[in-house]
Amino acid sequence: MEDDAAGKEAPRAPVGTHDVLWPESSRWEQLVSSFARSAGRAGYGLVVTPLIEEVRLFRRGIGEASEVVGKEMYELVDRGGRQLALRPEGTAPVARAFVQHRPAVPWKAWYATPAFRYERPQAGRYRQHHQLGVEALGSPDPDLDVEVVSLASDFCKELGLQEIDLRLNSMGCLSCRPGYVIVLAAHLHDRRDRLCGAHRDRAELNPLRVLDCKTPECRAVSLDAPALSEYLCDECREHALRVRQGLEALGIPYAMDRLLVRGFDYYTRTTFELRSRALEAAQDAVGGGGRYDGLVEAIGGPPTPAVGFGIGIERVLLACDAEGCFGVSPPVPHAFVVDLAGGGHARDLTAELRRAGLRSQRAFDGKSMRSQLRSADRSGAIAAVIVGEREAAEGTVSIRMLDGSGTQEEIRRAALVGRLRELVARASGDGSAPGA
RNA sequence: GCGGCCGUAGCUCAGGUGGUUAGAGCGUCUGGUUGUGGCCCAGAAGGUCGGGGGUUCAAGUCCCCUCGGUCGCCCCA
Repeated sequence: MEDDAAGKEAPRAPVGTHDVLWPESSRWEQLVSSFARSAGRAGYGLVVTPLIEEVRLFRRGIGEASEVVGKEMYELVDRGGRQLALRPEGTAPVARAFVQHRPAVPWKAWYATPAFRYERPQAGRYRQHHQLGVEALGSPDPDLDVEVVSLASDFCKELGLQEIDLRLNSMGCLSCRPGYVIVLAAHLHDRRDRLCGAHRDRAELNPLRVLDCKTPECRAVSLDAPALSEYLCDECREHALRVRQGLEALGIPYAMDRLLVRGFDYYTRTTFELRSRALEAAQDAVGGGGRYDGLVEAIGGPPTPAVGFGIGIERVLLACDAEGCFGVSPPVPHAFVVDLAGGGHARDLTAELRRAGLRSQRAFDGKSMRSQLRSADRSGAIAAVIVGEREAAEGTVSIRMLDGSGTQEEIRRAALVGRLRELVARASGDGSAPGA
């Protein structure tokens, strides 16, 4: 559509993107701060990396053959001719930052960031979605895998999610996986006529992907395929065992899933996924991650073992909705100032209350008292602070409780902050005075 | 990239087989109370029925195209 035709239409958020307005946004706020606390307790520090990266970072890191890199990246050329991409995921940029700055290992970082993929949106899948994640670089210790998995699992539990399945698998390493892939490819080749249409021709290209296919045809073939676990080298076998022992020691329930093959090339050894049984939608994975011992080297850094995970904010909130947990009631104002004497009092009093640490609001545009009180009521404020002509003349304010009791008192204006703190503490029932 | 379903007020939706000024609930605003919210009552504002074309005396309603939304496939958080 041309600009002048489209110009009559109001602009809207691009396909697959969404605005998050209050009060839904306050859930986001709390989700992120809750995640920050969890990660912070475990010694992970916030890392903020650019939304744009050189395209080759993702090509080399995630893998040229992956869907995400091949078809779904938002790529752009800037005015200087640089080939850039909006990040399709969170791990590669963190690995890039590690290579660039070489912090002391183990380097443990968490992030909250949007990620972009050009795909058709559907329930739980967007072109811009948001992830919370952690990455721990510099140690091959299986206990680090356990730490990362438990962080993800405990976080879901903290939100109140009950219906989460933790699925676990090992992808082997660069020394043992290729051998398995050959065996798998042979298995699939012999049964290629039984695969689903999409994979019949592509099985040779990336045999592991077939294991992930959910069609009944592919599943049948996959289920009697040789298991990767049977082909692991001694080191990978030992690593997987120690991870399982660690999870059991921490009482974290999990299920081995030998068909769990994640979509990025960089995964080695541990891979895991958190799925919600409560989600009806096709997109039931709320988070996933694993070990990626080869990634840092692949993007030009020193050989560096690492492990991490990402959780999709939108999906985890969908899961919370489905389970009816993690409801958040946004903070209500402590006081709503009603000004019948010109508006200057509302201006001054809201500022004074806010400086004292109290949440205060007011109406604008010189509305009637009825209208201002209605707004006060709808704001959920604990009390209305009323300044009419009389209060203005006498240097007082009237405080009307909005709890339905109709109680109202008139006090000296200088006593307002102190009195409001008392009333708010009483109304909150916890004896704590805000802003004190 | 492909397929199903759906676009009527700010929101959620009614509007048999085409028929005069397109409706409701909620929300918003005003009033019933010369300075008192919620409940109630009265009233108002708000729509080129997504857009374009076609059929017809007549289209929100039927047909085509297009845009958008949504769900699914692929893939992923």
